[in-house]
Amino acid sequence: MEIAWVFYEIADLLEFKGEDFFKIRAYRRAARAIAGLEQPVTEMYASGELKKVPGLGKNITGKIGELITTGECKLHQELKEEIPPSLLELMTLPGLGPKRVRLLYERLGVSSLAELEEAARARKVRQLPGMGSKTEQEILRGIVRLKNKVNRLPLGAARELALELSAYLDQMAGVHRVTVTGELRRWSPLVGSVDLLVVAENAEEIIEAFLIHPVLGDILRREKDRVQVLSRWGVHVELIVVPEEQYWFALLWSTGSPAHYRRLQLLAWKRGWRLSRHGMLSRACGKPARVNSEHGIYGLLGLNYIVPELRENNGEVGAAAENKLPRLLELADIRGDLHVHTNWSDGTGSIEEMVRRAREKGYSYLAITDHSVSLKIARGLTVERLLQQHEEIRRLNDEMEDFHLFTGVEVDILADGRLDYPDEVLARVDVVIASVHSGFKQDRDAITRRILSAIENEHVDIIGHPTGRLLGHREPYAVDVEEIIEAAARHNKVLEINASPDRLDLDEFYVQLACESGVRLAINTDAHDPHRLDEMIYGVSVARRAWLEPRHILNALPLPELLQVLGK
DNA sequence: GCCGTTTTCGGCCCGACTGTTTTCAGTCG
Repeated sequence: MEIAWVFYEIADLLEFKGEDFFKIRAYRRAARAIAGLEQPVTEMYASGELKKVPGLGKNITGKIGELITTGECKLHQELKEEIPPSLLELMTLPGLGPKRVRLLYERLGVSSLAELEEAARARKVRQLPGMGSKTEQEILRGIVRLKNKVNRLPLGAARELALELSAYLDQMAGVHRVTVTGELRRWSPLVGSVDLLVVAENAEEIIEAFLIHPVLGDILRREKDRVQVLSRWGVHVELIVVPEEQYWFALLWSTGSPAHYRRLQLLAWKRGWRLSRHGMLSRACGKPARVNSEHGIYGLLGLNYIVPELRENNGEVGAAAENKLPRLLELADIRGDLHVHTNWSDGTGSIEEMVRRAREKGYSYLAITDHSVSLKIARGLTVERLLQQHEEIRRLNDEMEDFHLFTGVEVDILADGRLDYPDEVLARVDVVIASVHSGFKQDRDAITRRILSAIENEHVDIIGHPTGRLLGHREPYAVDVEEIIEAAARHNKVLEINASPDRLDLDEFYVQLACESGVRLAINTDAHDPHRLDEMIYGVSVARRAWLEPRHILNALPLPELLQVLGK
């Protein structure tokens, strides 16, 4: 992961320098290829297999070797010396790319967000060629947005941070058990605090050793058995250290949500207990309750066990008391993936590689849904290429007895609401996903009408990533989701839960609304390489947080029933 | 930078939008 990141940064730095477009793209492709590798990059380098990976040529393989053996790469070092890395942050602001950041740097000496803000407020930006008052305002708005983003990380990134920290804790002497709790255990889509619970006797020593970790910074709060720190990414990290006998109570408390926990405390009180993170004591005699699982605590409170994803005080406590919790969807219920890309368009894996991974996961079907012709940047398929791909898919399908490969397409909903292929082409495709990839700034009416017309097309099966949000990066487009849900219900269309941890789109609120309106949902990874088929778990977590059961999910259906629903 | 049954050079990457212009550069997906 770290190595891929070096190449991403090289690409950004080269872009800033105004280097050749194709060279920059080659570095980005290489970074993506490395991030998507099946095996650790060091192993593949050692075995010489790395050269076979498309996108990794002689030059970049050499640099990977350099990084593995020396931990550094000369080009990367040189670029960082030449260009202040803080400039890269400026390029994340909307409306600012390499050219303009360079201009700001050279003409105004701006190299950080604070300096840029100062220059914009002093109305110096509008004096530069090609920039006016609107650009200046846009920059200021972007800076405000960035400041307001109160340091929450998308679930996927937060999980990586938690894994790194828990591995670090795990190898410490005296640590018996490490558990990731809090928002991560509840699978919140955006995480403000990474919470870790450790069982050990020597709390203060553990905390001392923990604080040395390089991603941790300022201490926000410190107690004997507990510390809260700021991480390098601005997200909070909290560590609690407890003795073995307090573990289950600390786990319950630390997992939250705070509102759910308060409900439990109230219930405990009514039943004669006093519940805290240290334990549960009888109010009558002070005797502590003994449990050996969270189930035990819920049991003592007269409740069915409530999984972390439901602990948001949305009626789960009442349902648990009345034995009415849903039989929640589980990852194992998923039988296939209906939205993936291959190297026919902008994916990196071949159809065969995607199939192999899907079969390894125990799936019984997969739909290949590459981009349509208008999405040039993603090498969208012409009708000819699409039909060629269909032949390839049929050929592969004939070779497999216990697995079904669907033809498919992710067809663009064009700016005027038309679809990117004529109806007679769509009619020949098994799984048609319609998605918006352009005109994000259209007003609510226009963009809603566009999606509605896609829903009304008889050949469309699924609406892909219905709101277009990128967690922490891009707001949803202005679409009226309620109207989309109603239309989907009327026309018997499926809405997607895009499982990519960068998207998680639809979000859990609308998923619940869709479900209650009788709309079926499909959980798809939108994987662009075989590796990312593994991200299904994130989509499943959205469905679980929305109380969904297997029967609500299109790709939890066995193949014969799915074929029936798709009218095949 | 990478790639190759058009193979060691010359392709690979495109159109819309915006704000700034007076004919277009820069950004974005």
